[in-house]
Amino acid sequence: MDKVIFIVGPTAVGKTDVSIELAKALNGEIVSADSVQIYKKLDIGSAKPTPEEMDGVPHHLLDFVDPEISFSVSDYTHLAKEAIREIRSRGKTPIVTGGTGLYVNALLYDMDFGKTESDDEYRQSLEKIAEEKGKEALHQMLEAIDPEAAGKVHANNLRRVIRALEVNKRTGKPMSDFASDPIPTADYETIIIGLTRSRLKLYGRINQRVDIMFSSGLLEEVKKLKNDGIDGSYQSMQGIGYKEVLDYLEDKYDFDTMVTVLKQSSRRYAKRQMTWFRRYRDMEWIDLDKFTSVKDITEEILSKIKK
RNA sequence: GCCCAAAUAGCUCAGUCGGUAGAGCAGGGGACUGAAAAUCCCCGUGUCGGUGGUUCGAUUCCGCCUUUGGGCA
Repeated sequence: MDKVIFIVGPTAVGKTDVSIELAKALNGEIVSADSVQIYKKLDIGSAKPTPEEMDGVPHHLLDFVDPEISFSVSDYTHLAKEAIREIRSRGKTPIVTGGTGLYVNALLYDMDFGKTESDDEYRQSLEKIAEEKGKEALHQMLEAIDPEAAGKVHANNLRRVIRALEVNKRTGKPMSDFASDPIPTADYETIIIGLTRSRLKLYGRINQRVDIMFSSGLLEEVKKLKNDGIDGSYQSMQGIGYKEVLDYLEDKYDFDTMVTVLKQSSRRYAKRQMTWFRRYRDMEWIDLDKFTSVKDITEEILSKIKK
């Protein structure tokens, strides 16, 4: 198989099992596309596959960043493309698996991130302006220098407005110069498999998985991170499961409420992921509700790949 | 068995001095280029419990029935 295979889908749909089984069948290696599983020590809450689950299949871009480090799509793109190149050079098949849409996009398309690193100081100064003069004021600043970007971003979306201003400051060019229509990458051919299930089934799996996370020690995992000084101000702690447990540890609500909120956050995340993936034109969707075993699903994927 | 109250969106409830109804939550849809598990935008028709009556017209008033809650035996 000389194409790069993508296995995408919402959280808890069953990507891990399927991708590992597929990797075995194709003599492939997995490239994770998950913005939280990149972090070390965030194991249970991120639903990172265990060594037993990996069953000897090599995984890349997983469990390699310290929790106090900020990590960006750009970082991811460079490392993941390098991993793909390296896997292919050994004659193996890269299987990109994950639910982080932007990361998947970065490997599917040649995206120009403009070589503009984040500028925390500038971001903070802009946040201050927004606080004092309102979000509209910031949006108007953007309108003045990059009307096209301003037209695309809602004034309430502070984060995006700030980023657009930041790009402009660092490069002297408007954001809209970089954010052109994405073109499929020239580095390799791709085949995209989307895993899905009925909402009811998916939500049932999500709720169940959260319960399992707690019985597996999620509370202890977060407590340990907190004791190591990793609090809510870190990017890694913004992951679903981490921020909620952190709030609970700070007595923002009781345990049961926290679990309810956490399940809900996960469900909403899954919904957003579906929105993202639905827009891929040449996606082969597979409804996992129709299969009873991972073996059958793998067979189905193999038959689609051969076509 | 008798008395009282309630019955309206998936849930909790508001409301209509009679002209077929609206909040919160849940849920749904969408956007997405260096924080993306982030950030942001949009979306409320439902036999107003059933059935008769009064009325031009009933979810609204009246009777009966059903269910639920409370009280008295």
